[in-house]
Amino acid sequence: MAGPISGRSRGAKARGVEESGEPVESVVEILDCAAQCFMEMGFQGTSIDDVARRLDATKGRIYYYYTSKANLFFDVHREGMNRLMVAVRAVMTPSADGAQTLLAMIEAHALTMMQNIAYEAVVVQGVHMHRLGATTPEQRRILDELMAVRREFEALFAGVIRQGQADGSLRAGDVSVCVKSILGAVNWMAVWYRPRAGETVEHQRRMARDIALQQIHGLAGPGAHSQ
Amino acid sequence: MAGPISGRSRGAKARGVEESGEPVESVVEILDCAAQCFMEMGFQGTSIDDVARRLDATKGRIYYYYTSKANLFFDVHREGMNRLMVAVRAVMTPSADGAQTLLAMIEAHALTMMQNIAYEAVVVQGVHMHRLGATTPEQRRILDELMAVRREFEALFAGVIRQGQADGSLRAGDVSVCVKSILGAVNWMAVWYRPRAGETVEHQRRMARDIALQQIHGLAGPGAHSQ
DNA sequence: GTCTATAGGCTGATAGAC
DNA sequence: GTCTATCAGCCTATAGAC
Repeated sequence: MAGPISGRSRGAKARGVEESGEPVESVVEILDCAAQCFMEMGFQGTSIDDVARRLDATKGRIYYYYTSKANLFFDVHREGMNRLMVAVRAVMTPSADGAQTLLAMIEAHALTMMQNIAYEAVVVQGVHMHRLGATTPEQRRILDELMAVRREFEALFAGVIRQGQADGSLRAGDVSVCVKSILGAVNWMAVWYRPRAGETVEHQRRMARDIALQQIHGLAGPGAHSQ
Repeated sequence: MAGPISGRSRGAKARGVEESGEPVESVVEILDCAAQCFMEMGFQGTSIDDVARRLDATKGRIYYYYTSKANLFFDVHREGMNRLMVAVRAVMTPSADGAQTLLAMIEAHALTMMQNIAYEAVVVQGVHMHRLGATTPEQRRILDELMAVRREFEALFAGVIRQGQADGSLRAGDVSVCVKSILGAVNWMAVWYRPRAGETVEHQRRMARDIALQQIHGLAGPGAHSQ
């Protein structure tokens, strides 16, 4: 489930990861606190001391597992991206037509955003930062790797849209712009969505479905009689 | 066209603004360079020296017109927001039905994004930063003022959607989520859109129309035969 | 108006005790 | 493993020359 840790490079293996590949609890705690901080204050607005304070610790702890703030950010990003990938891939059923599959994918994307808002807010920030050149060559390498996964993710949507255009369930148009608009509508949740106290999973599912339906059928869709 | 300058508070009137209310050229230059820097590196990632370097000047020039980096950011934000407001209000014709008006508004919004990408990228960042508490009380006041304009902007869309639901041209649903999805799709352009060399206005108009049509009619809209 | 010089604060990262 | 102490660099903002 968890990917590699991009922290330490010295030593035989990256610290903070067991033989099984599962990260140790300390690392999960750090990632959770970092995700929260990055969501609330942004990458540049968050200091390592901020993350440490939320951990009830000092930065010594964090620097034992991560060589830099950037690598910590990248690990949160990677985890958020993985969760999105898993959720969206799980609902891709080859038997359905393009429109049906796309609806399910958008729904899964939106639901994952809501249930992992801190991690996904970091993913959205990371996509933003992509243009902002990462400083060191090492960081550039990691960011490139993350962006490759991002492109893979977007390609899933593009592929299904092309399939839908071929089977006639989706209308023709510039696939690239279609994908960006849909993902934009969902990614924007990172800005406005925060779970309300006592919010149920049913409520989240309903909202995810509403968002997906709107993207597939439009605001003037079935049920309206537009001129 | 230009709003007040949120920079200096000392002196009889804000510097950098003529009696007519038009900002002087120096201020426009500063705003343009600042908008570019903020777009490329973010608010926190941009130093005043960065803006000065782009101006071919030193920061003394900037601090003559603005008391702080935050106030500079706010002025760029205000200008971007004004341009959006003007463009969207201009296409709101009471005679049309809700769906038609909404289509025109989204189109105008998207086109304004493309033609003012640096300023609008700052607006998008500002909405993002809204949660991030501004530090000083003075900055909090300005940010609150900008967010009030933002809410007014979103209310324009919400009002037209309600109108469309009443006249039957738009289907029922949670208006708030509808608005956020639509604006998210368009705002996301701040992340991915950059003008290509030799891009014509016709090309921009076509793209704006495509985006608007997709939001109104959906991807499985007229022309597709979804199950 | 614009520049140079600099004060003062914050932060990323490291060294070394425990 | 985690902490304390600290350094070095950067950045905002100001003071004062021109």
